[in-house]
Amino acid sequence: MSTSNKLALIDEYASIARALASPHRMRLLEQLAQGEKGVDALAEKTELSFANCSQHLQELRRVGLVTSRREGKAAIYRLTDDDTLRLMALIQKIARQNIDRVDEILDGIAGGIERPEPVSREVLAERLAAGDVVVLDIRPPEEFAAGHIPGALSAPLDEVGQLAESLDPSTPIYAYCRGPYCLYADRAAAELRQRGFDARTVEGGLPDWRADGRPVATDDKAVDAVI
Amino acid sequence: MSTSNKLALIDEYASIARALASPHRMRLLEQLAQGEKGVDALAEKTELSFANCSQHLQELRRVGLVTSRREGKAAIYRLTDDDTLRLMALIQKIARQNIDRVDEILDGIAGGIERPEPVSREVLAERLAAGDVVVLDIRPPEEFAAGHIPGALSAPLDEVGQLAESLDPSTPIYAYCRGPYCLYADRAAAELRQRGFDARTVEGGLPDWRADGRPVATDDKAVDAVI
DNA sequence: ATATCATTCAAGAGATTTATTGAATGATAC
DNA sequence: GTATCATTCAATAAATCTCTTGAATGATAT
Repeated sequence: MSTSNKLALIDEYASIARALASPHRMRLLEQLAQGEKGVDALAEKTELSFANCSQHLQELRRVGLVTSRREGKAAIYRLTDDDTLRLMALIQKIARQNIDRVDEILDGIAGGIERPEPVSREVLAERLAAGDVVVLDIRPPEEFAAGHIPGALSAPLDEVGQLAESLDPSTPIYAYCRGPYCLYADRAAAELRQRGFDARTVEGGLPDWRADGRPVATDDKAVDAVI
Repeated sequence: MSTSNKLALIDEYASIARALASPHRMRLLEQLAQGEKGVDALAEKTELSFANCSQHLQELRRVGLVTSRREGKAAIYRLTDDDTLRLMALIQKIARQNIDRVDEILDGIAGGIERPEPVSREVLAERLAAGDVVVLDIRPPEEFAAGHIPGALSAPLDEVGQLAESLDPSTPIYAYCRGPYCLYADRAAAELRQRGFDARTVEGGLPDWRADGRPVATDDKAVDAVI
């Protein structure tokens, strides 16, 4: 009785892990960490067939990692709450600490140049307040427009080089993007370091910043203020 | 290049989730959360064949959730660090919040009687210091001997009824066991409530208490002091 | 009502994971 | 060295998961 209940309980716990145990579903969660999206947008971003994408989303919903609502014809999916985000971040942290291959990949992306430790969001907030640092948002412009760290400049990856020419090499640069899964900030920081800047990444991404309860700007007023 | 690296990275993250995505491996982790153990002890506890148990443990080791060392002929496995514990706790929390079936099972175990909210470990520590509460450790005596909350009484599940006769019904009782997976404390508290005691469970179990950095007694001196 | 669009459902072939078996390794004792 | 014990490795059949296909649903527009 107690034993069978216990086993049933553990089955349910394992089912949550199983939902995460597919690269496709991980990518879907990564996308949803940027904000809610419809099935068609997710299918396109992840290059999954429509039906397959829908099935993966249902699996995630079945274990409560995401929820969905109808909006006209469209089904809009979103992460259930910050716990889903915390779960992803914890898995990613364990991977960096314990799987050599993960650290190798992250080193490889840094292009052989020394990769400084990411800056904590707390330090970022302090230096932003002090105004002695430039913060770059490396995500696509649409995502920047939908929400960004107040005071950050929009710097899509393919425009970082150009933007660098207008920056002062003596001012430190902190780059962030979507979060632990997203490598935009890593690549941007590596490129900037190669050009002689003191560039670092920020721990986590905008979703983590949000999860901290920190302010988010939703248009480009803040950018004007900084420029 | 960046894309393929990103996919490789996500594959690794998913591999950690895949390692957790089996009830057998979950049970192994639950056992290891009580302390390090050899392969034979784990095989016996989980009723897995020896070779199968070894293979599951290797899978967990491959992704860094557990580590092992040799001690003579024996291979001793242990959780790599507290992050593994945090991962299990987070999954379990998400399951309770989002999967109805999980809450149903926990309610069922309570035997139809109202199930009060678990007491936080912080509150437990305060009331222990104040001395106005009885704390019961519902795990097997060997596990109690290997480490317990200072001041707790050893009360294996099948002895709780007997012990209850010597307790004062006006003093609240807090019961704990191995942690979120373990139902001993839930059952003990339910039985005590049926006998008219004000009995509650403690959030998490001994591993969580340890992870908090709180003191752990390793023999029964503390029990003598309380009795 | 019918048409259309976005999404979900259902069934089956293909790929992956799992448990079992028996052999191989590694460490200790003699 | 050989014997013994605990563990790991390797190969296979069975179970499970995954993707594709095509049909079914649900919501809106006409």
